[in-house]
Amino acid sequence: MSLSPRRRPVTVAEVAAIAGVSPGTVSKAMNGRGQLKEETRKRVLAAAEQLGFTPNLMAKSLLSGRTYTVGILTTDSIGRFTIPILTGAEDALGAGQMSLLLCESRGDPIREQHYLRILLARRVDGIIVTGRSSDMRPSIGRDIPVPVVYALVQSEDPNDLSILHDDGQGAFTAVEHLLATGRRKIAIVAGPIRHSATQHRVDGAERALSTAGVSTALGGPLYGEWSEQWGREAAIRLIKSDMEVDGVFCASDQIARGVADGFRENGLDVPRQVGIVGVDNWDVMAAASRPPLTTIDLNLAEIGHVAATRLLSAIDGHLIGRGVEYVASSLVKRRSTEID
Amino acid sequence: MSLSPRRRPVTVAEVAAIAGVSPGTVSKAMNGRGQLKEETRKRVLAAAEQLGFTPNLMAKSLLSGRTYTVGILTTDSIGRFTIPILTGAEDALGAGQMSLLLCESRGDPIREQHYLRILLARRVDGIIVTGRSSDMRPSIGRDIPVPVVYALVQSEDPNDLSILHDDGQGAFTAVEHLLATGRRKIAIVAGPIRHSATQHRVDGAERALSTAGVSTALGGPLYGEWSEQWGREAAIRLIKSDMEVDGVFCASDQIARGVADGFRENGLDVPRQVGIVGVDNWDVMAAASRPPLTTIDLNLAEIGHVAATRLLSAIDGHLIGRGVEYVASSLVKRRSTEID
DNA sequence: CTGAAAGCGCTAACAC
DNA sequence: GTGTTAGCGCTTTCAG
Repeated sequence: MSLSPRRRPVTVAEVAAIAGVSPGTVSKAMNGRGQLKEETRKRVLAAAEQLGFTPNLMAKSLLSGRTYTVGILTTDSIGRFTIPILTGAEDALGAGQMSLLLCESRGDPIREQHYLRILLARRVDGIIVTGRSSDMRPSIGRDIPVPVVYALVQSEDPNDLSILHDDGQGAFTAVEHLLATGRRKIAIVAGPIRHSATQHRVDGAERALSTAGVSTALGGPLYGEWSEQWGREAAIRLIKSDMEVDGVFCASDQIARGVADGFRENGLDVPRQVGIVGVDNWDVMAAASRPPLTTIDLNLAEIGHVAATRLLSAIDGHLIGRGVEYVASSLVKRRSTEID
Repeated sequence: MSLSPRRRPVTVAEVAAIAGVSPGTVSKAMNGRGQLKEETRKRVLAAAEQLGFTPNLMAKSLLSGRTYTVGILTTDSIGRFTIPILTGAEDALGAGQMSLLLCESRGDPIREQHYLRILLARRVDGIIVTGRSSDMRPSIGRDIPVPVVYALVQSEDPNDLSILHDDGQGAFTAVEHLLATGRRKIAIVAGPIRHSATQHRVDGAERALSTAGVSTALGGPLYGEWSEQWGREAAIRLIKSDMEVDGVFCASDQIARGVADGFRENGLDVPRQVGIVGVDNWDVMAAASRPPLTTIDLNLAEIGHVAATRLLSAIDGHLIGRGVEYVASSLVKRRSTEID
């Protein structure tokens, strides 16, 4: 606990003294290298145990040139999107005994540069750059001395490797599902038109519609914001249009929840009269919605996992790809599209 | 970027060679120590710049015995509650040039023990233990060789220092506000009875009521779950009770949002007929609710900040407290209690 | 099978 | 002012 006097950590030399051997022998015993008499090994391990010896990884690193540490540089504050990435990465790296050094630059390029220097000074074996938006971001540099992988954010430099979710495929899958449940008058309620995520989702949705030979209800997507408020407004516009829409693809779960509320509060039955699909599989939205939302899961943890795996591969000296590698999104079915 | 051959990092020796001086001189020039001719210093710095020299922090640490690294041991997966803690801690530590080593044990004691060993092997200067629940948790041990502070979780060992939000005070403040806006028939809609957070919040709320000389509507709290669903159910029970409740303290924003929905959908006007206060100030709930929720902010970032500050102090050799240090929660006013 | 010595990259103390 | 030396804790030859 915090009040005991800080002890100087135990060293190999001390263990060696107790065990009556040399430091080199202690090293061999601890790491199972070399040829040691079983009895000696036992004696060393006992001494180590007794003293509570924990080998100093700094010293090891100095020798080996590897720190078994990966830097996480997150541009935006750590939020709902970056957590699963972290978890996925931790998962992939933890197996390889790597530790995570976390740096949050808050979108400030100066801070980011500062953190980058620190990570390099700490001799991390590699770096994962992540953040909230899937919009492009500048590369952290082309002559970083260690491998770098971008996760959830895309580097502007095509020589970098970025692991992203596939917005187009996700939206396509969502609309495919609406079609499969028999809907034909399908509307698209999107986010802000300037976001690239919006565009990719709209494209994917329209591709699915045209593949099925139907056209977008109302002649095109409704653009708005990433909010429930906008979803409710959109629902009312859909009702007022008298188009008898029977399916809605929403570009986020927040929008979808708003649409569901808007419909229900105006007497439309979801899913009987209208089916709704969202995007994100954000539990507090999707599961708490009335009815619970069918939605697209971006598989963020998988993105983190893939990013970390690619990074490990690069650290091990293998060539890794460049450009964008997509992780498929998947459909999660809940009541908002159920047919009986 | 990831495809360039990994270069061996530049060392002081190489800089020294280029600058035509000795390694010791390079060290002095880089750290501004000792007496150096201005011209020499310039020359060294230029050489360092030219080679892209970044001093190896491992080597420095080996010498100084300090790593300028703090371990974060989070018991539960990193979530909504732990993020602000991290941010707050990063904030306090970043100023002191400390880096964060993140370990997520997922509540698995074996994993936690494993991570603890790794952190100690990496010779972190201190450890912050955090997690999701404010329920007690076992101490990570009484003879850890570095300072430890618990944030948001409480150690069972009273010798440890735990930084917690003050549930009682928060609830007290919430009910005080309901009273201040003229409500007198105030109900309490709580979470699961077995959670200590529930108990503290109920206690605080009832203390505020009895201080004002009024009694809890319905004779006591309604216990349920941390969900909107439960909030809606509770609202209906309140309406059916015919008690004409005019204020509700909800133990979470999710519950509060459910209560608000339940009232609105049954023709009760919030805040005109009933005022509602939640707890958490969780934006997606509090701001998206209809009406937006007045709520108690637990000031989680502040908790992280305080924890990190105490840890730094301990690392610097100062004595720090033991037991529990509370961080006050604060009232955030929104429409759900507004009076005109 | 085990010990002695050198060295990873850096800095602090002491020479010159 | 600047160079030299020793050593942080560990591993790895290479002798013995």
